[in-house]
Amino acid sequence: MLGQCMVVKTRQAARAVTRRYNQLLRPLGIQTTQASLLFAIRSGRFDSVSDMANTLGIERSALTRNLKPLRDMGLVVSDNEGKGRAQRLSLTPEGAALAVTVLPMWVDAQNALKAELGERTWNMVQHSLSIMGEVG
Amino acid sequence: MLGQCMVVKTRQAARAVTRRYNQLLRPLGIQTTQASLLFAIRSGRFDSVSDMANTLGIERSALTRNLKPLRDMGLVVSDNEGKGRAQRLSLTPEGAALAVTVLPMWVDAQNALKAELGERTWNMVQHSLSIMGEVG
DNA sequence: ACGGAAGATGTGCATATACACATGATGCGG
DNA sequence: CCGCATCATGTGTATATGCACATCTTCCGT
Repeated sequence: MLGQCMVVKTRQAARAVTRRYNQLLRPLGIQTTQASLLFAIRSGRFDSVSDMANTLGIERSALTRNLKPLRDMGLVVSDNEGKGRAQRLSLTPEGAALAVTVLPMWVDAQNALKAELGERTWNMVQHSLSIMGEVG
Repeated sequence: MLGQCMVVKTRQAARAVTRRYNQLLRPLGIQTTQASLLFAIRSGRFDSVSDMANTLGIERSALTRNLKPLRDMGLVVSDNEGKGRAQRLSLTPEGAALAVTVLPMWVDAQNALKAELGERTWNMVQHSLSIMGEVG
């Protein structure tokens, strides 16, 4: 019965995949979740943390706290130039440099997994995850 | 690029599904993750926390800590009757009763989601998640 | 100009997850 | 009997997540 529970299965999958990727990125001293935030900021240039949170499907206050380690490491900064209390997020030169360093390893990880699963399965899984990311 | 990252997507899916189910279970004062542990203990009668952790794909020490709230609530107990330091886990009468109460709501949640997705999609997603749960 | 709605944050509290390191219990080979 | 490998746990530290509540900024309607 548990074997069919979507919560159990999605969380189990998230743990497994996260562990796998984190192991690969370990030499770089950064976690996958953190790396994904770097890339998100690099690509998106969000106008506010809330904006970024909505886009990524992360609870706002969780994202605020997730950004703290990156700020402490000097990889991410924000300014209050926008409206109200909005924070415009951007990478520091160090953050941008780290993103560039991480990128190839990340691509390798993705390719390794894709090769392991096969193109068809990969696409099916991607599609499935897209659907489940929207059920909220 | 982030839109294809398996880590980002699996975590996003896990967050979305967890939020959805937690909302439904909220009136019962228990979280989905906790409920799943109750059911696991009820079904499995594991010989040790490690055994249970391996079965569920949860890191052992994480599971130890996840069990603490359940112990504090008086839903789960363990004895040291087994070998070594092994803990045999079991539900208290209160834990068993809560499991029985939660069960129909959980079934409803699953059915609602299945109806929303459709049988074909549901099966595809289940299959995909099974695959991703094994990539560790 | 005032007051309240809207949007953006921060923070307290609780759970969930993982890795590294230390400790306790068992049993076997010498 | 001793030492060591093995298995099961506990704990320290850090991140990740979510909800509820409080605060700050802007702007709009009267």
